[in-house]
Amino acid sequence: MLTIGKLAQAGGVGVETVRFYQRRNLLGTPSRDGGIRRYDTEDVRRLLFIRKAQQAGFTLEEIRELVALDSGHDHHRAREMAEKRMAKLDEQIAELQRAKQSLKRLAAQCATGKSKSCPILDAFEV
Amino acid sequence: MLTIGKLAQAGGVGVETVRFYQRRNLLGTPSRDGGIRRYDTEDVRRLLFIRKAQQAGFTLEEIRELVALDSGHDHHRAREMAEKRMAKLDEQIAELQRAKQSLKRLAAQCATGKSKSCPILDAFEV
DNA sequence: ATAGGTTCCGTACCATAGTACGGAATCAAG
DNA sequence: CTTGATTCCGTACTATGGTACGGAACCTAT
Repeated sequence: MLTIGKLAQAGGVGVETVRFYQRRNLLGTPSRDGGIRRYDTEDVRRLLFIRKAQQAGFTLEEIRELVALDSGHDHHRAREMAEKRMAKLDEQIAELQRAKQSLKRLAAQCATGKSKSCPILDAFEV
Repeated sequence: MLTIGKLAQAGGVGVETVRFYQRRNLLGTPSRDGGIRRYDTEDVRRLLFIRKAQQAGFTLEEIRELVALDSGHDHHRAREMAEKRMAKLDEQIAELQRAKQSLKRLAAQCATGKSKSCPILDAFEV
């Protein structure tokens, strides 16, 4: 059984962040053992899930829904959300790759340090 | 010569966004022609640059610096910024691709709609 | 010349995802 | 048993990137 400080540490976040997630109903607030609330490995699992889901681009609100779905029946909905997000990720990846090509041009244009003109504003033009 | 409304339209943003960029010194505020400020194609070019640079992941503050560098001598700095951003983009792309793999697992786990257990929280585990 | 649409400007507000603060209670170590 | 760290809780503040509001001035078409 962990204190909030240990839980936060296990999840790689700050204590305030854990509290914040509790307020957003991403994590529950266990009942108190005397004065201090105690957390278990399930809470750590959730916290790690939140971090990973964020990396996948879900908002905290979406993550709240996913967490709720985990203990419910509507896994169809979870699958739907995953597929939507995957499509979005594909878009984002493609966009970042396009952005990178443009930056290559920007870097190339500015490569010769002493060239008088180096139209940075043109770097993103087609 | 364009009014702010036409400029915004040309840049695919709202009028308020143009004003916001002016406040952040991403765009200048031209002197008034009577009561109304007039913009030119250079302003459109800048506005489009801002949008593209955002897609490349630059913050507005970084974009402000890039815009300033465009008319200055320090193109070395612009190149540096571009290279930093490219490296960051590579990281982000890799991360999104990892996220996608995890989502694939999530979707697969939830594929059979009526399975009783479908541990969404496990989807991101190694 | 008057109605309706724009522009101007300051200020206020929004969402997202936290981060900080302050005082009281509680816990752990010497 | 006192000192120092941690927890608890509410509230406030931060950064980023906008979006909205309200009244006055201005511009355009009928």
